[in-house]
Amino acid sequence: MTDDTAPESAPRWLDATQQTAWRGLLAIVSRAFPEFERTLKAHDLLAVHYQIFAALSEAPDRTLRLSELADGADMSQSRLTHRIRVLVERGEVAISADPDDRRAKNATLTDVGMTRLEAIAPLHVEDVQRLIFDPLTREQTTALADAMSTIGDHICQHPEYLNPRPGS
Amino acid sequence: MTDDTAPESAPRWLDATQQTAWRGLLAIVSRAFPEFERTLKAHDLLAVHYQIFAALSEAPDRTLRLSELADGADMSQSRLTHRIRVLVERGEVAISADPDDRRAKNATLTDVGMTRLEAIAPLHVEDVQRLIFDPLTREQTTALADAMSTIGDHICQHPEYLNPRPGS
DNA sequence: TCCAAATGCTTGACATGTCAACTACTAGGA
DNA sequence: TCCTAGTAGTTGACATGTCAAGCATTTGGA
Repeated sequence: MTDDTAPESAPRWLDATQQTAWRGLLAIVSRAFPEFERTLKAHDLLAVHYQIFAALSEAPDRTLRLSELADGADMSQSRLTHRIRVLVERGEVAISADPDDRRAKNATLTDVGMTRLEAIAPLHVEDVQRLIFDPLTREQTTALADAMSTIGDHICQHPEYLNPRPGS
Repeated sequence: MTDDTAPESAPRWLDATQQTAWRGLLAIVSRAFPEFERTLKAHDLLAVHYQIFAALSEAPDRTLRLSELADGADMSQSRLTHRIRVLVERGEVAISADPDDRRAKNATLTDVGMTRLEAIAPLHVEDVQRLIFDPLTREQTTALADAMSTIGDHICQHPEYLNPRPGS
């Protein structure tokens, strides 16, 4: 009853502090994120699309190889393929073949896309400020950034901690 | 160009600290959460199902009215209706009519369901520890809990900050 | 009593996410 | 050259999420 197959040491239950943090995170994800999505949707954009825009807008020449884009925008390649289609159809993103590697393609944020991003970004940022940062003091924000980036870096730098990997 | 329709004061862009926090949050949501989901899926459970189990297991008599369950498990009523079906079919959750209000129904976590939760909880908790809390110091965890709960409370106590509301 | 509005939940259509093939190309060694 | 393995991206089937509409019941007031 105490030694069955493999990882059968006593479970590391969350302590009270951890539970508090965890519940807060769940509330944010399930209440604030859908709100962000609704605001974007009112302007014919999904959160996925916004992430694509944001990643491209910060890249040199507003251009990224598709695989880099998928990684930079935190999504799988297949999801990227599916969702970027409408952006290309609208002329907000342009896809071009990579001259050096005929397997690869580059995505570029067009002027039309950039204009669109500039129009929507203020609304999105206002949502984020209102639901995430407004209730926090300056000190809380600093502490939050410290903890979040520690976690984020850890996840990204140790992909071996993730099973099959999201990709492909 | 500076005064068009309504909320057209200068956008409150994220400062460097806020950006750090925000990027970390996005990384957690798009990399850690899918990982949690994969672990659960390997045991024929969705994150939604786990949330349902967790909420019911903490309720008196392991029982909640469906609307309370939806709220406690952070999901819309329609999503709850759709996803709880398989749990009922498996006998892990039981639905019963409410004697006082014939519109309402109560959901109860059965012994079968409780056993299932007890089997899976250690795996899920281990994932959360590994991807969220392991990289943090004790102080960072405390600060994270403080900030997260502040944000979470704010969202839950001020639903007027959310547009249409997720529900129904 | 009657009726309109609110509440509790369900349904179905459609949009999105996920996963496992699959094509095309590149790299590198026999 | 040939072969195998690896990489880049796409596709399609299916699972899940979302939204608006719907039914049944309750509430509360005329």
